[in-house]
Amino acid sequence: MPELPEVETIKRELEKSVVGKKITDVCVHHPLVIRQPSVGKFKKELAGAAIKKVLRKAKLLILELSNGKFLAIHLKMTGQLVYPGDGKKSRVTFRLSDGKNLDFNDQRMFGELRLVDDPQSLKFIQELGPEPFDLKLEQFKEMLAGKKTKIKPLLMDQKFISGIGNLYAAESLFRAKIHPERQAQSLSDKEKEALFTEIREVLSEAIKYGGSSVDDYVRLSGKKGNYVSHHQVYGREGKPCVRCKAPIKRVALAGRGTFLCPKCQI
DNA sequence: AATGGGACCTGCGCGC
DNA sequence: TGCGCGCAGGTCCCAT
Repeated sequence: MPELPEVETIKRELEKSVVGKKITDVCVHHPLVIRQPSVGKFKKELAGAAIKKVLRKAKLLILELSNGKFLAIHLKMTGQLVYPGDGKKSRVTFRLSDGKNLDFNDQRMFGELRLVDDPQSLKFIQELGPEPFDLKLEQFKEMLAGKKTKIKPLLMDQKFISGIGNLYAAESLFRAKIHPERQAQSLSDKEKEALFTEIREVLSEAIKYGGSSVDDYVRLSGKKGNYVSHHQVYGREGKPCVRCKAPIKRVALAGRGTFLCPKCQI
C-alpha cells in the first residue's frame, strides 16, 4: 500500500544515497517483476549506467539514468526498496559502484520494474490524473461536478486524481467528516473545500513522518515510517472515534475494506 | 458512466 | 499441532 507519501519518502532518501552512483551489476532472483524489456536486455542495459536523478509520478518512482534510459518502479502492495540491502528477501538486486546493494523486495510480486526510453511512453503515466498538490480548489470542485461515483473509490481512481490509495482516502474523508459512500457530486461546496484541504494536509503530514508502515512498507533504510500512530481512522476498528468516541467501523466498499466513524462522517 | 467481479501473487491469521 | 481457507488491496481487464 505505498501511496504518495511513502513513495515520496523513498524518493527523497534515494536522492541522498544513490544519486551519482553507478549500477555495476543486476542480479535477478525473480524475473516475474521485470515487465519490460526482456530480463537479458534489462540487465545488459542497466549495467554500467549511473543514476542521474530520481523522479516521482504519483505512486511511481523513476530513476533517470546516464545512458538516457529510465527505470520505472511501481511498488504496488508489498514492494520495498532497501539500501544498503542484505539481499535476503530480494527479487532484484542492483549492485552499486560503492559496493553496496539496492534491493528490490516484493513478497507478492505485484510490483513492476520497467526500463524505458521515455517514461511518457507508459500508458499508466499518460492516464494519470493530477496530483492533489498540483490542483487548485476550483479545479477540484469542477472535477467532482456530475460525478455519480461514491467519493472514496473516486479518490482512489488514479485516472481521476493520482497518489491517493486506500489508507489516505479513508483518513482524508474522516478528517473532512464525509461518509465514504457519498455520491461525489452530492458534496456541498464547503465539504469539497474541507476534503481538498484535508487530502493535502494528511499527505503532507504523512510525508513529514516518513509514511505509514502498515503491511510491508519500509523506508529506504529498512526502518519503518512513523505515521501510523497519527492515523485517526485507518486500522482503528472498534476503537473510539477521536472526535465523538463512537466506535470506528470497518466496512467493505467497492471490494475494499474501509474505516469510518458512523456517527460523525455523514 | 458506473459498478462488480476476477486476475495477478504470497503469507498471515483464523477456525476447526 | 496442522491443515485449508479467506483475506489483504494497487492496478488492469472484462462483463453487465
